[in-house]
Amino acid sequence: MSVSKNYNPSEIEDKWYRHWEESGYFHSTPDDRDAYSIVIPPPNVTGILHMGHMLNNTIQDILIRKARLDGKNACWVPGTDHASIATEAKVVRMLREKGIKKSDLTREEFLKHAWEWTEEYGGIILQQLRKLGASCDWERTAFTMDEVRSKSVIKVFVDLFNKGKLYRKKRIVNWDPEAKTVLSNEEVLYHEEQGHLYHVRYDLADGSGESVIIATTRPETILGDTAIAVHPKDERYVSLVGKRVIVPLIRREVPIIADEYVDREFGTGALKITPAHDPNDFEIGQKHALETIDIFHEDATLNEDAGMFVGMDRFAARKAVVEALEQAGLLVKVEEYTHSVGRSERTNAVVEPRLSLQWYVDMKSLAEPALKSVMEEDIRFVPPSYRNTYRHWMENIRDWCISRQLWWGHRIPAWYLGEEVFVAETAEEALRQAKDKTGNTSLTISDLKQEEDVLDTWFSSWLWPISVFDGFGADKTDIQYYYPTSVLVTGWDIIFLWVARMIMAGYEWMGDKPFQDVYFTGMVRDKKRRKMSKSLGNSPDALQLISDYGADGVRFGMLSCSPAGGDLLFDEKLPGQGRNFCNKMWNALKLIMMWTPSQEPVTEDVQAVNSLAIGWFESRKNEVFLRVQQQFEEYRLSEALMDLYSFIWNDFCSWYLEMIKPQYGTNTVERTTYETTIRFFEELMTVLHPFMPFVTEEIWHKLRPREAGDDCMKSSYPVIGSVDKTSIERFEQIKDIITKIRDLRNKNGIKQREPLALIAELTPSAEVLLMSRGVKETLIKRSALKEVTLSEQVPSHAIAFVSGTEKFYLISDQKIDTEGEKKRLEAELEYARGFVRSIEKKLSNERFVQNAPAPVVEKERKKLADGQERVRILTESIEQLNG
RNA sequence: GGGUAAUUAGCUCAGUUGGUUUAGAGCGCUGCCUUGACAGGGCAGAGGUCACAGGUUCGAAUCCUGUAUUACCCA
Repeated sequence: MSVSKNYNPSEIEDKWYRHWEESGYFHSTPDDRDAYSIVIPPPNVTGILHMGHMLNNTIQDILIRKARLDGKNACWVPGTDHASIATEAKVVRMLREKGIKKSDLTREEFLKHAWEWTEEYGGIILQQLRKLGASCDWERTAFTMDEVRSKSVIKVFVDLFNKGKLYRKKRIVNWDPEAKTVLSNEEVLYHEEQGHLYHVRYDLADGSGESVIIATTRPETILGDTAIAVHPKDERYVSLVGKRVIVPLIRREVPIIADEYVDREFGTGALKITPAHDPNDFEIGQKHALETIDIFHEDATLNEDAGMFVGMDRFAARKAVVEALEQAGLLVKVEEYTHSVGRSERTNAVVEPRLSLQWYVDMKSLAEPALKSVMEEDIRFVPPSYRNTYRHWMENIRDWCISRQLWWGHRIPAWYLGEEVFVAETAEEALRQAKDKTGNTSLTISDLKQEEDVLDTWFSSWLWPISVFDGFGADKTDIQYYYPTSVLVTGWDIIFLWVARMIMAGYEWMGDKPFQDVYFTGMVRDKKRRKMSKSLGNSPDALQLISDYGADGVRFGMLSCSPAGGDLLFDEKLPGQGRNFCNKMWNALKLIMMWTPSQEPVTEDVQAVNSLAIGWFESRKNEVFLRVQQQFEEYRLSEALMDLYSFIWNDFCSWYLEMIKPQYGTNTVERTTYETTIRFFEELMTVLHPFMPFVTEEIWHKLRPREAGDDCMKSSYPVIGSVDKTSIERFEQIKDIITKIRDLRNKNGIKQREPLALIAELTPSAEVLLMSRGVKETLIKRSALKEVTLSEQVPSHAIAFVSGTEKFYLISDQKIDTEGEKKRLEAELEYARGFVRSIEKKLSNERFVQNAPAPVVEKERKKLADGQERVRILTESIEQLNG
């Protein structure tokens, strides 16, 4: 078998993905194993893969692959979201480019275009997820507007209506004048923007010549003013309350009212009231029975009720009004002013508060069990700090406006007959209700008028964990097996939009939580901490990254520094590190593949080193695997990956393989050692597989001949054996000695390969160490030593050093830099003395000795003894150096 | 205005019910190493009074209070 010089992901990744998919490894059907299920946060159907998706889906894939290796029946359901407003906005834009206006199309014609568009671009993102290695059960791919999901939505709407949890009401809503639809609070993004604060004079109607000056950022809404409000305790204005002023330009007479809501500090302390165009003004208007004058069309151009500038856009009207005020001499002053402006998440249009009739869900009763389950940790949030955020929102929950004035979405199943509304799954059923209600049996469907509005996208998403398993259908096999799902992986930014609502839906219709755990991912940002965005151009092309660094490299990069809930500062160095890691493992594979296992007996020296290496590595491996296991339980995935990275790179490649590597010029390795090494490598590949599925599968197959179906992806997670602490500690000391010898060679200008002799001061503990099987031989092999001996004699012409509490001498023919050595030893001595002092201080404190637990005191005593021993050795060495 | 979290090495972050020899990792940095699996590499090294001020404790990066700064969420 020939092996390329470097690891080459592009050839390998497609091959294995195809193999896995064709072998049906991704598909799951209920059986007698434990289920482990995840539902994907459905990306927008017309979306393309970006960095956030890669992070999010890598994490899901890691969890699902790990569950598979653990022997669970793992099922990851993929799908897409119809993304009502986002998709409709895209389709409108696309049609406009073709010269077609939405307003010229019928609902049916528009939907035909939208479906065509969806079929053309829909699902691209699902193909891109395959490139990342996502092991989704593609046979279960769902879409929020396919038949099963649509039926679920309709059923739920009808059910809510029948339970009395739906209502229609006229309120001030967030209006997107570009998409011409209502938006939920969560779909409005607020940013500080530079604007102006206009001070405008309102003259009193009594002709007294008195006036009130108000400050406003939106002078165009003056045309809809129906009052002026001041604080009841504001002495400046108290005498004016009850009088009337003349609204500028349109010269309408309106009252001056008093209300505690008014902030005396803001502007002039007097507030103009426009009930139709501000939520607070609306409240005040209700309270004081003010007239409500809506001055805008649905696209935010002025209507006839404005009285002037009719047909003009609101921003043009603002200019026109300001000019007119100035000419009329009513504009007192204009200030620069920074204030918070809400824009539509999808169209970026400035949101207009608007009075309109919409459908709402009464959330109070839904929220109750959903809040409880999270607070009682029946659903576990990772990280847990999001529980507080969640609680705050749930305790102050507001009713959910679910109607949207769009066409792309689930049309609300409500039919009107005059003032009566009938909610039913079908028009026929609505008709039957209408007949019952009216007693008029001659009614036909054409007498009923179906609601024009569609439902908020999230009204289908909140059912996702239920609807993907057809939980509202007749066949309950899947839902009973896979529900509740094991974990939800999603960004914290949609905790209210989506997570909270799924929990509510879960309890309402399944009587149970939708998922056991919620893992919140952070945002992917650039290294300057800016959000990745198209407009900033700081977001790398996801697919380009995969082709540059390999999917494994990118996955490593996404995971290596992204704790749950924490932001990931993306830098191209990260996938580069992942790619290098693949290459490192690839080269380890190459090394092993050069070897031939040998039956011939090997020398005792070689055997001793091998045996030490295997014993240590076995224990160390168990230690690391155990920790990785715990890290999975706590969702500390970055840490698990980094531990494996360092274990494979340092322990396996730098120490283990270097120890058992045959001497230069030979390539035979004792058979048992060879086979054990293959087994070690195999286990490493299985444990690393969830993180880096492709490279591990490739190496798995190169390690030994495999029968069909013997794939890394389908292998079993290794059984974790016992950890021999002594073996690990002893090896740590060996490493310390070897490292110190290398350092001393560096410092004294002695070549790393020049053979030297090592003498250890004869003490009982040194004897135990050096007489242990393989220790001497390992030191000789890894430090290029001639020999290692124990002696009571202090050699002349030697470099002394301490490891633990043992004293060593390195014998060199070369001249020793005495001054340099002295400095080094003195620095070390000073450190050791400082150390001893700090422990002495602790132990001389009687209260410590009395109060601290015995093992802690014992440990301190040992530390002190060791430290004192080191001080002794170092002092002695310096004296020897002084001759 | 209300809330939540954060502040540890040049950068990004770990640090698990307070005790792991005087705090760890990755990247970056410095020096040495190149026909031997790997320069996408090897070996070694430097670098931190854990934001600040108090307190609790035998003992604090870890717990408490306050201050400062930052980020995010809600209004």
